[in-house]
Amino acid sequence: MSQDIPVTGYAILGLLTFGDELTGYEIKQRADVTLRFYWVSPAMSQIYTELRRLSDRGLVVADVRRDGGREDGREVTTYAITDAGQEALRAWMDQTPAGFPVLKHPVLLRLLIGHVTETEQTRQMLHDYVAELDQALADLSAVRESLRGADEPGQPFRFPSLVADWGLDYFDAEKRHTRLALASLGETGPEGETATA
Amino acid sequence: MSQDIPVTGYAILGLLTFGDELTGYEIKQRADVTLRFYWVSPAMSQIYTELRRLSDRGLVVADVRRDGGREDGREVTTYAITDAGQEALRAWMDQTPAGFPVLKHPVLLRLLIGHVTETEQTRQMLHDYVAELDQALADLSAVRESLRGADEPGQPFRFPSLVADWGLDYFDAEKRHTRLALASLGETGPEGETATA
DNA sequence: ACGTGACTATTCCGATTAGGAACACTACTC
DNA sequence: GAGTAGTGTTCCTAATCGGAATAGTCACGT
Repeated sequence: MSQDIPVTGYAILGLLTFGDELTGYEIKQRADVTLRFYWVSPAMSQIYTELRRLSDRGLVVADVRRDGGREDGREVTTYAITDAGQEALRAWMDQTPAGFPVLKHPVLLRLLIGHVTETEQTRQMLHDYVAELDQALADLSAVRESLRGADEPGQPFRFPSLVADWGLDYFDAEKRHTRLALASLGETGPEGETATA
Repeated sequence: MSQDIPVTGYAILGLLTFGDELTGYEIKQRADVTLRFYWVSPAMSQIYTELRRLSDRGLVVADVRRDGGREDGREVTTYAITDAGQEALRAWMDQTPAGFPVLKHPVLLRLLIGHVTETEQTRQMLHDYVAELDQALADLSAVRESLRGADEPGQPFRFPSLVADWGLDYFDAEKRHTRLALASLGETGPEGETATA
């Protein structure tokens, strides 16, 4: 009866296990810097929908207060995980299979049908992808660095650090795959460019 | 005005560039063995929805005939890409950015919040994931093998082969990442197991 | 011939999810 | 004290999922 919570609901519950009470808005922000790399950045509407559901089931408590403590401020609602929420999350982890990752990879999709356009166009796409990967690597590296100092066994960011390292490796692997594909396409490089590291 | 076609629509269009006329059902089957690895396996309902849209825009032609050629058989509709469809696909490839991949990775999501359960539970999950990766590798290898003989430059399956090789590398990389995580979790392995290759 | 079950083919429907727009208040700047 | 950047929440529409429902075909044994 409590098993009809979507994965995104558990993801939000999980974000709340790292300590603080958060507003929906703050949850969205945290999701945007962490969850987005290996899950989704849920839409605002979805976060508030989930929070209502979780609240209805007693897995989180909503704390409504007035902004700045003043009587006339607007209402701000923060959410915290409850004991029941901890248990539900644990039960989900222990008793339901994780499931296989789903990848929506537009670069690979386009590479698949590379025969409908010029090879040069495909090469360009792959080069662009490498640039985006570099950006993602930079963003994720920043996250990884911010976890330093609390990433040892027993410390709060041990698991997030493992995940970040995994993600960094993943992006590196993607860069390799992209280079291999470029090589296979007889990469000559855009005009005058020399091979990059 | 023709730019409001979802990516899945172009994916279907792309499947139709490999030659034959296909029924919606056959498209679903092909998607299940190829697209699923790096895009989605669209629901049947979605495939038929897209085919209607593509047909309305003249990007595919529907060919209705009676099963087995007999007058009394059921109606079967096959679809083929049109010249306009080829052009639309090409325009999409050349003029719209591919976009960054989206990964829905339940294993990483759970690893992130590994602190809510026992480490042994997390290890188990990672072992299960390796087993699923092996299965995926086997499936994709079979696809890859089926492309042999037509995977040289200029041949029809050159690009699908590139994509399959990329996918195989990706799954290998995932296995490595999983092993690294296991090692970091102080992997002792399930009772009596020895390290695998 | 007659069921039975597996496969092919299509449609339909309810429930999620995506993705923003809209709204409203706060806080800082010029 | 007007403007604009940021915070916090709600609402709406379209897209998507996922499978049930429907239905004909085929191969099989009886």
